[in-house]
Amino acid sequence: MGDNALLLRLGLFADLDDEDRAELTQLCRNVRAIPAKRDIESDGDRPEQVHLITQGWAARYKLLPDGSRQIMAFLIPGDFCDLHVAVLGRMDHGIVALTPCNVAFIDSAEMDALMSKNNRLTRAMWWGTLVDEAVLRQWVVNVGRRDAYARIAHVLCELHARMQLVDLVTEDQLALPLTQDELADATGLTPVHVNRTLQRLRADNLIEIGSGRLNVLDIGRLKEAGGFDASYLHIQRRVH
Amino acid sequence: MGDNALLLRLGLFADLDDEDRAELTQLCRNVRAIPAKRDIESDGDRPEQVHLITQGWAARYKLLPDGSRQIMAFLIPGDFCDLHVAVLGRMDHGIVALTPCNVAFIDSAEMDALMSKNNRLTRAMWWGTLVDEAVLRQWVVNVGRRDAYARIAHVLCELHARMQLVDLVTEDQLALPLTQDELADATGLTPVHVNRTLQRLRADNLIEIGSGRLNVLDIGRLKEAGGFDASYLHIQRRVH
DNA sequence: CGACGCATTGATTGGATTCAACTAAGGTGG
DNA sequence: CCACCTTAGTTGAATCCAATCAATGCGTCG
Repeated sequence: MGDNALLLRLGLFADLDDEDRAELTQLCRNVRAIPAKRDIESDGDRPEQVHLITQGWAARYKLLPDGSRQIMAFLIPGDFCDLHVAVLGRMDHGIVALTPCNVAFIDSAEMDALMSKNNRLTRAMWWGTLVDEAVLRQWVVNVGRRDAYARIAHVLCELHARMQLVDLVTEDQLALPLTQDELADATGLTPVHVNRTLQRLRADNLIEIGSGRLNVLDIGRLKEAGGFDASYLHIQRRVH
Repeated sequence: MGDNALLLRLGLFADLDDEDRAELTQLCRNVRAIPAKRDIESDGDRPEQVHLITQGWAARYKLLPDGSRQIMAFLIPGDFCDLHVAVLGRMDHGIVALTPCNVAFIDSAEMDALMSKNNRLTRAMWWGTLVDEAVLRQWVVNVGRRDAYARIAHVLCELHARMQLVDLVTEDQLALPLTQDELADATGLTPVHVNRTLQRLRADNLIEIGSGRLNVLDIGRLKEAGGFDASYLHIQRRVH
């Protein structure tokens, strides 16, 4: 597996040649293991390096004064944590490992050098962050206008689709190492209500979920329940 | 006023020289008037041009199957509608003029040319879209974890801060041409509840609001009420 | 003047939260 | 190997914030 996920993901947008692949592989040579529950980056940090998830799950989050937490994105293999930080300078949110993770540490200078010499990869990486932004817009819709049932269905559809893109779904089954607390923080609900809502989704034979796995029994009806339309993920190939 | 707003906004991030300013002014020479309630871009469009608000207010929005609407961003003078569309190809949401607007239409080719020859402006424009993304993350927090009172206070703080950046605030007063319906669609509430909540904000002497204007009576307490911290707007100058 | 958009108010309903207890599973150490 | 502890998941009852339904006020514009 390793950094394949990045190649898979960027390959969805651009036709990468062997040289591109070699450069990306070279870029990700410095990988560190991060234990679960550890911050990969904390709110306010001024990181000197760009971080990329190569294995495991992480989450962007923000803590509120009252102690509650809002998760704003789930990060899976192939996702950058902070491609933007070279421009913005400081993190305005935290990123925490939800499972033990492998994270590639990439020197900003090396990233800058790559970006100024390889236009195709630059565009492909910007495509990635622009898709992240599109996902974020969907999350606003999700927490703003959908009820608990549709909200959870939508998140599960998104994760199913994104995991599929990096080849981590087999027969509509995937590893889903999220606790109900984490799902609650992502959907703006309470853990108790997430629990009851998951039970309804199970009772309606849309999913099997538990012990770190998700089995989507009827992806069509799950999408319908969540009002999910994958087009916002922009997965058509555009650069050749 | 004209396209000053763009110069003001990008000038917050980068020290622009006269040539930069001239190029931006040249870029925005083609301005069209858009009447209120008209889509500037519709969901699914494949625009050939980049659009920039030079006057008036607009909103990014998404319609749901049940007819409800979620607004995901307010656009004010100096904001790009779709800097990303050259990469993503198609709009995954709509943009509607909330007031009569002046919109600069910029040929994608011209934008590409500028971006490949002027690094400082390129970084400044990416900074703009990355800040938009940071704002979006705050909106997820807003609708996900804040109650109606804090939610509306936060949105008003954001608009106050952003309008200040483009010099459209005088003594904590600004034009705020939003209906309560539009505020409701932005905050994930109902118009009725927005109305009652605005009355509480008025009764607490935090704001005066009505007839298209907002007067912030106590910005400190309003920020406190909304849990607002402006650092996510990344307004420190970084490029020289 | 009548019609329309927008703001306001009241009464009622309901989805989700809160608080609390309890079960199940997994890991650790004596 | 079992006692103990922790973490995650489940269930129930009461409460509450916001939604819903409905009506009214009010200013503006054709």
